[in-house]
Amino acid sequence: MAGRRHTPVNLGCAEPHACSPALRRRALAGAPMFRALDDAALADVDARCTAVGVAAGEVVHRAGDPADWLLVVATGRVKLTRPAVDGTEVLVDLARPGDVVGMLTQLGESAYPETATALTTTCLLRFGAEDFREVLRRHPEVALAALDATAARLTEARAALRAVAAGTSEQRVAATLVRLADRVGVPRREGLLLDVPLTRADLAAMAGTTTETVSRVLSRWRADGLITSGRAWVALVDREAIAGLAG
Amino acid sequence: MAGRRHTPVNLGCAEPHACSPALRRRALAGAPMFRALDDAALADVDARCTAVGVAAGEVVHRAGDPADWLLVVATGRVKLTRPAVDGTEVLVDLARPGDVVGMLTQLGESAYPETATALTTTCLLRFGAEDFREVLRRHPEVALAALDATAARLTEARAALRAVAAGTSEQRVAATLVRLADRVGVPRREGLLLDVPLTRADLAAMAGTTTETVSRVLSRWRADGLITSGRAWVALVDREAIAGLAG
DNA sequence: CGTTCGTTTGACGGATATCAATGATTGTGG
DNA sequence: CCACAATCATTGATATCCGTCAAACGAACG
Repeated sequence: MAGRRHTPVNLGCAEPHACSPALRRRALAGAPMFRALDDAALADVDARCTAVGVAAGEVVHRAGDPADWLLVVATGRVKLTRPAVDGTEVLVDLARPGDVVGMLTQLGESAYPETATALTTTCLLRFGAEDFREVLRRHPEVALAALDATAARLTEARAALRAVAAGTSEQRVAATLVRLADRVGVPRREGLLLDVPLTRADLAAMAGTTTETVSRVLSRWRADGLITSGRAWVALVDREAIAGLAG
Repeated sequence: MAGRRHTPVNLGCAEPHACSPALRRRALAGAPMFRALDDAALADVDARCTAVGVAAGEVVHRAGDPADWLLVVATGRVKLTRPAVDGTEVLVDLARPGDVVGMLTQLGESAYPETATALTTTCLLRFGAEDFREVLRRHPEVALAALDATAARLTEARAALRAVAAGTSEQRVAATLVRLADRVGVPRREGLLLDVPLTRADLAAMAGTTTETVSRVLSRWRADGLITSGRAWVALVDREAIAGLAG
């Protein structure tokens, strides 16, 4: 339909590499959690983490693995999934730069509850369990910011819960797209682009429906001019209309 | 069926009343968030909150109300719901003693995202926005514990998300009951009792289905001896079987 | 004892999951 | 640069789960 050759979604550079020290500092300074820190404190935090580069599609850790590390996304996108009954994976959250991946609870004792997979070329800052606790202890502002961030994601998760639990499949897909747009949407020629390479199957897993149903709904909306879409990307042309369909 | 006259669920005392000072202190000391505090610190926290009694069925606050207060459940059960498209309310979480209700994020600036309703006679400890921030600042251990608690609830919310997004309605109901049992289940003669007065409509709202479907599923399981149930209560006789149905 | 609220059961139709096949896009190896 | 394979998307046909409407029943409460 759109004779576009490449996905408009930003996939990052071709090959993964460890983030440069400069990028690390920029990522730290930019993360909401560490925003309140001055240069000296940032250096202290910086010294306690290591940077890890991950290629698109690569698994960071699997549900059930011992939760040895806490990760902060520096660049890229990471999806968090949980294995469902039939072996399929349900997408329960999406992490952007600044977001925390991995456990904050009883770090080091238990297992990761979710599988984390890089959707794009991604750089992660990795903290050991005790190192991160030490950061929280030495820099109470970070603990407050982390609490705010976690509470915000809890609120988002509940919003997702509401969206998935109610209405027709069309309404659920609509709600899912709007939530994604609010989180990772960037304005582009083709509309409000969801800057994440999500397949129809991923969207279906988020909306609690099937690949085919998602495809049908998107086809209808595309025909009506509400969206544009392609292989592993969607852009909202008329966000308000979609939001209206969601409720 | 069960010739029982009263619900086995603990509904609390008949009429609401402000918690006694002794109860307040016990509630504070028992809450995971404040467990690390010594007596002096507890007294400091105690001085910053007021106790509020709420009757069963009464609304604590509605979604959209200005989020002026943060509440900690001392005794009782509170359900958090979000209004859905058609006016129905979707149950997104259940708060037990020690749990936080209300916003931790940008406290005082924005509106409550959920409606909080007491399911039983409930006592809440109410903090003003700035008072609670001050507690977090003066007692960093509380901030760490609050972070842990919030992260744990985030994990639970994601588990709920996975459960609601996948499988048949029977599987979703099964998963919902098991999650509830893990959270508020108490062993009784009639089985592992869900110690919360939830109607079929509440369960349906959690499982993403309808009252009638929940009723049908429960009837079948009751006939098979997997559960016992009555007006606004359910007990799992064979938890493992139900868990097996969920996956 | 009547009213209200919650639950149960039935019948029915439509939304949607499932099965199946084709078409489009991307990346790979010749 | 082209052809191939692999992955993803689309579309159709069909069966069925389950949401909707409707009615009756039981429990709790004043």
